Amino acid sequence: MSNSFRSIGLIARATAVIGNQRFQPDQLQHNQFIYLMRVVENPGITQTELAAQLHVDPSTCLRTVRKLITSEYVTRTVDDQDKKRRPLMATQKGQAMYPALERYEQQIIAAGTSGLSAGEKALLSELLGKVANNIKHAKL
Amino acid sequence: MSNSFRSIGLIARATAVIGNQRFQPDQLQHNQFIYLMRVVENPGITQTELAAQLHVDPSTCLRTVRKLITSEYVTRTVDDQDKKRRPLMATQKGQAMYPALERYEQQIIAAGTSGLSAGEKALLSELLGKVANNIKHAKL
DNA sequence: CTCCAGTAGTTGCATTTGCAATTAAAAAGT
DNA sequence: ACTTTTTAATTGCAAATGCAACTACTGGAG
Repeated sequence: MSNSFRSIGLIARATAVIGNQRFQPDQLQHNQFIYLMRVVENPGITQTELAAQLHVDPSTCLRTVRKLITSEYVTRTVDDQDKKRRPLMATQKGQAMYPALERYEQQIIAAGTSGLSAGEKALLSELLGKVANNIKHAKL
Repeated sequence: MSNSFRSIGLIARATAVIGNQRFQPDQLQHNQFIYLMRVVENPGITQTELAAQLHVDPSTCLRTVRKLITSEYVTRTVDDQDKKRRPLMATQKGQAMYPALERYEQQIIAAGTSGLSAGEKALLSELLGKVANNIKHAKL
């Protein structure tokens, strides 16, 4: 039990390295692929929502999104009802990238859960979801 | 299932933020507390081993250790058999810090696994250990 | 209508990080 | 014994990150 969060830390760091290497030729570095996936899946998401979803600093999120915009994977739109908001949309290029991102994610999942039964995989997913929720709202 | 690694990423980032805030008054920032824990637990560990254990870049590890040395939590020793190696040891100050680090870890675990049964906690730990091992040795 | 508080987005600055290259020592090969 | 390769540690450089502060907009209160 005492090693769960250590495993989590290691897994996160290791998968980040793998993902960044994988997508570097596509000009997606430093976890940009993670952001792009979220924008494709959540059309119209704002930066504040994205930062909260990923639990990253808003300024980091802004700069990463800015890079995705520069690389033409993402565009900012205007919310006519609220000039403050800048909903993010994936471009055609961004959407075309998504299947490769999805495949990568599946590969990571397959490699990481190799040797686990289907029941264990489902249970792991469920328990991690609970932990994520707990940690997201933790009062310490 | 498809959300396991996303949960892992979020948990890792969120706990890092919490830990860094917690230990900032002790001059332990940017995950330094994680490194210190490992050095206390593994007297004589080398930087290369530490970097591998944590799956961080060797230069990042070196610089973080350097900071722990400056803060007098860690010292470098000499390996008389191999001049290349610089085994790391926790100082008295570092060892005195360890109980607080442990308590923090227990608090995070308690908060994160709140609502899980004892069996689920044990299972989560076991499964995450397997995933960590898989990912650490992944060939993609 | 004006003012204030809250929210979304953004910037400045110092520090950290990761990749690639380098240095030093040990191990392996000839 | 000497040379080459491997391993551990380290450095240089460019880019990313996080905290704190700031700007702009919206909604609510007076």
